[in-house]
Amino acid sequence: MKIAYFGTPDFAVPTLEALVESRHEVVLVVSKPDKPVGRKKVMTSPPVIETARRLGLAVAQPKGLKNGKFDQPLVDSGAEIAVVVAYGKLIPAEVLELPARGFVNLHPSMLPRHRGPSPIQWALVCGDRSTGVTTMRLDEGMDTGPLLLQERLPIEPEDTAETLSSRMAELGARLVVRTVDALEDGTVEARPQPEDGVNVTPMLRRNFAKVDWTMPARQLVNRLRGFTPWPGLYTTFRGGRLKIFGLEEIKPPPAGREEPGTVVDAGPSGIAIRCGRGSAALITEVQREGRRRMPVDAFLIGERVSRGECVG
RNA sequence: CGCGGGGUGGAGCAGUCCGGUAGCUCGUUGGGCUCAUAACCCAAAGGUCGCAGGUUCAAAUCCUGCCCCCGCAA
Repeated sequence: MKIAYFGTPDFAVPTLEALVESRHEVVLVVSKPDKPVGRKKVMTSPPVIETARRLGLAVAQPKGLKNGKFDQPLVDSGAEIAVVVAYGKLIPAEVLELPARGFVNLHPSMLPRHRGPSPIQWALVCGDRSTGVTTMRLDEGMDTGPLLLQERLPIEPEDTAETLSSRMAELGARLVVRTVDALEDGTVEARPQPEDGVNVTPMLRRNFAKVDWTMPARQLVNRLRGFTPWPGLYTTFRGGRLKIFGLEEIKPPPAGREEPGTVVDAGPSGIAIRCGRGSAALITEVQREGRRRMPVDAFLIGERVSRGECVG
């Protein structure tokens, strides 16, 4: 089939590549406009556009799809079906009607769990043991369309949003190809999403990165995993910001009833901080403002941290 | 020109405002000591103080330009 592909970040690259190698034909790649990025504000194209150019595909980067602005290019492309993977913009209901075989979306969770914009991160934050990828038809709602195919994926203890995301992108790419194949062959039927187990993840915000030491250590560790590489985790230390790159739950926690945020021990293995509900966490890798990221034993050589001091 | 911090022996930092033979902690090497601890004691090695100019009797320190790293903001 002739496919119009909508996608933007790295996550959407493997699916594009897989579709190009499939029996189908990608006739148009649609992505968000270039934007200035980094400290120097260099205008940068989305990864999907870079990939599409490398593969010699036709590309488009409309500012928006509303009010029929993009209808003509989409129709002219001759696409029979559209595939959307992390496009990053809402697709208006009228546009969904344009391709003969509609819009298919890849969502990186086991819908209806973790609808919304950050399902990979939230699976980790929630401490889920497994997650998965889902293909579905798009409707006007937020990730509410009928399901096509799903595949489950275990979450490893060391997984962060970064590692999990790259695995899901690969798994999802294969699922999308299978889905499009099955749609063409008429071997898959869309079924409505179950009403049970629905939840919607909030968009990640910068301020989520600030550690609340009254949370249990386990939860803080999960947040670090889910918030890596962005927005990360930080606490305040001696008036400055201290990013936390390594954090482990201490099991069993040391005895004591210090206020959450109190340093209960500081040594070569890390800085132990009292957390919520009697738990404790060990900070093992840090970075403070203007300085490089470093293991905490190196940090402690220059900064004398002692028991009883408070962070956060 | 978005705002800001930093580049000093292998590591992390101080010293820079108020120029004058380079310092702390850790590590490394050698020796000693203890039943034992991230042990302790003694000794040693190891630095073009990011780069290039300038000012000065004298520059890590003051002035100018450049390179690199990083935090914030987007």
